[in-house]
Order: sequence, then C-alpha cells, then structure tokens
Amino acid sequence: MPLVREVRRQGGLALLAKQHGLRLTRQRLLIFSILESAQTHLNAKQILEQARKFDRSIDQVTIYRNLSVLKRLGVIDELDLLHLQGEEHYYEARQIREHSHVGCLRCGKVFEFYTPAMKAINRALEKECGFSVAYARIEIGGYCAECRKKKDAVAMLQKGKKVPSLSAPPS
Amino acid sequence: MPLVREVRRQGGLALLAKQHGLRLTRQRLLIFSILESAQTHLNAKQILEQARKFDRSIDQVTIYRNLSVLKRLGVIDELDLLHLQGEEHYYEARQIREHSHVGCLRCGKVFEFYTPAMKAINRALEKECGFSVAYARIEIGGYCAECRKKKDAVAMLQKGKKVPSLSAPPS
DNA sequence: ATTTTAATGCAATTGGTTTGCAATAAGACT
DNA sequence: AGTCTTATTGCAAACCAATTGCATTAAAAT
Repeated sequence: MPLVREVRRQGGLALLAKQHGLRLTRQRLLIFSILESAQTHLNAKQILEQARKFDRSIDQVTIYRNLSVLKRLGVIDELDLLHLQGEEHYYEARQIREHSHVGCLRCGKVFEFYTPAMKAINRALEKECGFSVAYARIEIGGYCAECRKKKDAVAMLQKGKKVPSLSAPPS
Repeated sequence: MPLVREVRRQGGLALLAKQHGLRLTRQRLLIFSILESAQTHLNAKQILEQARKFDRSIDQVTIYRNLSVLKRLGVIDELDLLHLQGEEHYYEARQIREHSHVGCLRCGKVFEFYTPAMKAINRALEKECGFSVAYARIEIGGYCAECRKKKDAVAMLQKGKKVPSLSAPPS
C-alpha cells in the first residue's frame, strides 16, 4: 500500500492525528491525503468519490466521522459557500493565509479572495474585545465583473421595461 | 386581527413584498413582523414557535416558503453561525450596517461585532476584481476574554500535566 | 360579486448527516 | 511474533431540517 507510506512520510494531518492519540488507519490516511492535496473545497460526497478510487469498500460514515475529528482538531473548515453550490457542507484544510469565498449571485461562480483588511478585523477584535481569533470565515455574495457587464447590456436593451418579478425562483 | 393592520402601516418587508407583487396574507405578515422585531438571529423552528402564539394553525412549510421568498428578495440573511448553536440555519433581517458573528469555541457564546475594516474588504473587491458586494457574511471563531482568563488559570494549576486528548468530543 | 391564481396546510418525501452495533484492526504490552 | 485492549470501521437504520405534490383557501384584480 504505497499511499500509506507516502502519507506517513509527509506528516501533516497524520502527524497531528498521531500526536492526539488517534489511530492511523488506512481509511483515515486516505482521507487525510485527499484533503491535503485538494486544490479547492470539497463536499463529503466528493471526498467519498475520490476515496473510493483507492478503496472501494470505504463508507461515507467513515468520511463524516473523520471530518468530524478534523473539525475538532481545528485543522479543517466547514463551509456552506452561501448555498450557492447546493445545500451540503464543504470542507477545506485550514490555510495559513486566511481568505474569503466570494460568490456571484447571478452565475454562481465561487472564487477565493484575500486582502489585508481581513487581518485588520482580527486585530480589532483582539484590541476592542480581548477576543482571540482562531479562524475567520468570510463569505461574500454579490455580482462579478462579467455579470455586471451583461446586466448593463440587458438593461440598455430593455430600457423602460418593468423589472421582472421576484415571485418565481430564478431559472 | 390588530396585528395585520399594524404591519400594513409600518411598511418595511410588507411594503417591499407588495412592490414585488406578492400577496399580503395573514401568515406572511405575521412572519414578517416576527423577523422585523427580532432582536437576534432566529432559526425556522423559533420563528414557527413565535408565529404559533398568534396563529395556532400556521405550518412550518409556510415559514420555510416565506424565508425562501425573503432570501430571494435579498432582505434576510441565512446563517449557520459556525454550527456553534446547532446544525440548523438562522435568519436575520439584513442590517444597514454590516457586522460579523463572533463565536467562542469554548463557551459557545455568539455576539455581533463591527469594525470599519469590514467595509474595506468590499472596497478591495470592487477595486481589484470589479466585484460588486451585495452582502458579506463574516463568521469568526476563537476564544473570548473570559474563557482566555479561565484557561490561563487552569493552565497555571495544571502546569506540567499533559494536554487532554481530542479523540473524544468535548463534554 | 366573480374570477384568477398565489399562498396555505397537510402528508409524504428528500437528502445530508448521525447513530447503534457487531466485526475488524491499530497500537501497546508482553 | 502473540495477545490484549479498544478505537475505528462498515452496514443498516434512524434522524431531522428542508422540500415537494396536491387539494383547498383566500388575496386582489376585474
């Protein structure tokens, strides 16, 4: 099982788990490696799918239980991404540099964004409230540059027409 | 039904709903008034409980459907408060001044916080990405001043003892 | 008053997540 | 290596917030 050896070597989540007295099972190491190599946030289903490629017998409860452990260890974040991509939760390994998830309410695209002002919030909390920030989740909804252009174009064409009703869900 | 008259007068959500061609039913007006007078974020169950005090026959689907409408209108926010108070979603009327929800990972207390740096994030997004922010959700986890004090006191007493395992959920 | 159809209530369903429990296997200790 | 302890797993069933189908009710336009 080459995968196991690899994970053991690289440390990271596995090392941390070991330090907390958790057993390094084949399934657990697999889940850890998936999270560590993920380029983006994943939901439980996606993690399960990836895991099954290496271990066809792994069950979704194992995914959930390990995500739960990692949440407790404070090394992954659980996100809902403003429900722009569905109702499930998404998970990502906690980054060194904090960032926000920005989602377009029109096209549903979600991207990550960082600006120093994010750190300023933590400093303000520390200073004003004596609150020590462990992690911050910033999720922003709005309209991306592309959609704004399109919207302007449409507005130009429809000048004078009434605004569409909001009583029906957007298609 | 004095409540209905009152809501009609005060405008707010009811006025907005009318402008979008929605019918002002007794149940809808009741839900609106609960949200408008809420001092804090509520979940669907809490809204239902409050609503039943005035209308014993109101159903939870009516709550959910109206929350859904209000989300679409963009006048309420749907939050999960870092799951510190349960897995359900919480709702609050969108505030003029944006703010964050700050939760203590030790005692579970959640409070609201504002600092100008929050506006700075929006400006940065606009400037750097051409992204127009409709709303921002900032949810922060960490340790409040009180818990930090307690923790220090405990650490003082337990100096030299090993760190408790994280393999079991916190009591 | 009549008509249209949005909104409601009830029941049933969905879908993500959790729990109970017997079987398995990690890690500790000979 | 062998044995023991118990954390962890897989399977099935349960859970529960949220959604959907449908007949009924009632807002509001005529």
